[in-house]
Amino acid sequence: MKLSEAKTSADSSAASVSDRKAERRLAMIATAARLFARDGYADCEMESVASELGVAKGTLYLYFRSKEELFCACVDQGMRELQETVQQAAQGSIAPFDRISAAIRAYLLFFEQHPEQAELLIQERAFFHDRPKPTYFTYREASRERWRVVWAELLSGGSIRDGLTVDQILDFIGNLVYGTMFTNHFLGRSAGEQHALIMDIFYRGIWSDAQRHTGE
Amino acid sequence: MKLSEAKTSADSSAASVSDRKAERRLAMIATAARLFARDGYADCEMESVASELGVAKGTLYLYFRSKEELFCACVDQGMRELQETVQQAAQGSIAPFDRISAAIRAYLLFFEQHPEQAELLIQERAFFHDRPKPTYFTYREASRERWRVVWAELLSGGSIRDGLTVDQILDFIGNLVYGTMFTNHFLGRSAGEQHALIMDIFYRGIWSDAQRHTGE
DNA sequence: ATAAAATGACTGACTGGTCAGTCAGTCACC
DNA sequence: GGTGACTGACTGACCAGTCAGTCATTTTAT
Repeated sequence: MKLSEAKTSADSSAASVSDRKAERRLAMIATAARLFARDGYADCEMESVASELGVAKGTLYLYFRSKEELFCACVDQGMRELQETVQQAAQGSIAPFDRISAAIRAYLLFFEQHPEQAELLIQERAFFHDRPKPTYFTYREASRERWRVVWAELLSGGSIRDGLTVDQILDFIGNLVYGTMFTNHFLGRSAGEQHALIMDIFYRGIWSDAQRHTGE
Repeated sequence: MKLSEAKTSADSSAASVSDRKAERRLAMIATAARLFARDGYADCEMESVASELGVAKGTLYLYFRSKEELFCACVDQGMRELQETVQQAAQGSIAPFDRISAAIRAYLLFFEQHPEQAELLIQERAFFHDRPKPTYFTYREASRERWRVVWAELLSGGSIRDGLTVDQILDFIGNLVYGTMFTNHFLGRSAGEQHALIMDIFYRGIWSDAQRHTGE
């Protein structure tokens, strides 16, 4: 849908001016995210984004100060959607292990359905690597607090073996899904079957019972 | 060391012309890798690389066709060194589990000691993402064959529990160390203590014995 | 009801700075 | 005086960001 049409249709509704602006902003972000991911930050011209939207380049600068700001808005929007998706998936279950499993599944599926978001995370680091911390990790740490209580419950309930701390577990699973997500993205793999395997090894390890007794 | 000095010292030895060329090529790659990682591919000017080496820009073009080729040489050289480092670490042990543990430790330490290599992997994807597959994954798949036999041995020896295939295990551990490496890199974490934890959860899982019996 | 004026969203040709890559020229050494 | 490694000023392409101008819509005046 062209922005110009969006404007016309919005006119007929009772949407306020600021609503319409926010709506257009989102449309710009969605298109820009796709093109940034497809062409890369450097090769994606503002002119292209504008023409894809059916507006002139100057219009983009009425909504975003600079190319960089537009890009950051794309990353931020993507991470917010990821967070929401994962949180909603987790809320579908009560049992802690089910919540965890659902969240990880939702995480992997999100990037499978929005591969451009994986690409944007790479682009961000590549072009703005003077920043203290990638946006992804800011969001990861924010959600950490929420998950800490879930794991603490499992730990105190005796479901987790001795010698492991909540932070160690959070680091492990965080790194695992992060690596899995990127590998899936680069090699075009699907997250579906993988998910069960990941949880299986994460919960039970790879050792046989015989090896467990020799190993410790 | 300036290239010009390298040349003089090489002259006094019995090094052939092609040896000297290869040596200078490596010096260029080392410097370029550092600057590409520090400034990013786009912001790293050929002029800077040249002046850091104490040569003129034109000289770089006597050794590399283009900026892109120089960059690729950096990535390739880095991956070759990674492979060699990991392989050598693995050769220090005989027992399969020890070899695996040593290899993973060496892998994480390599990127800790050569953070520019992690950065180059990101830059590669960001700037040349039309390529079919990142160099990293080409090397990862090449080394996969070597590790497959190690795991097959463990599997047939009864050390691994039923229901897991070699490929599943290779994927899991590959994704885990990949994610851990990048997280360490971005958050400035050290691989030392982590290594033991990773292997522990990978081998034994997080479940307590009580949970293992309920869960299956 | 009609015209005139004000508004502000949108446009797109243009500018200024950037930098990869070139090549005619230099120079050290044989 | 021949060779070839090295130089660095120069060029041409590129593109983010600008801003004077256009036009549709709303407001005010008559």
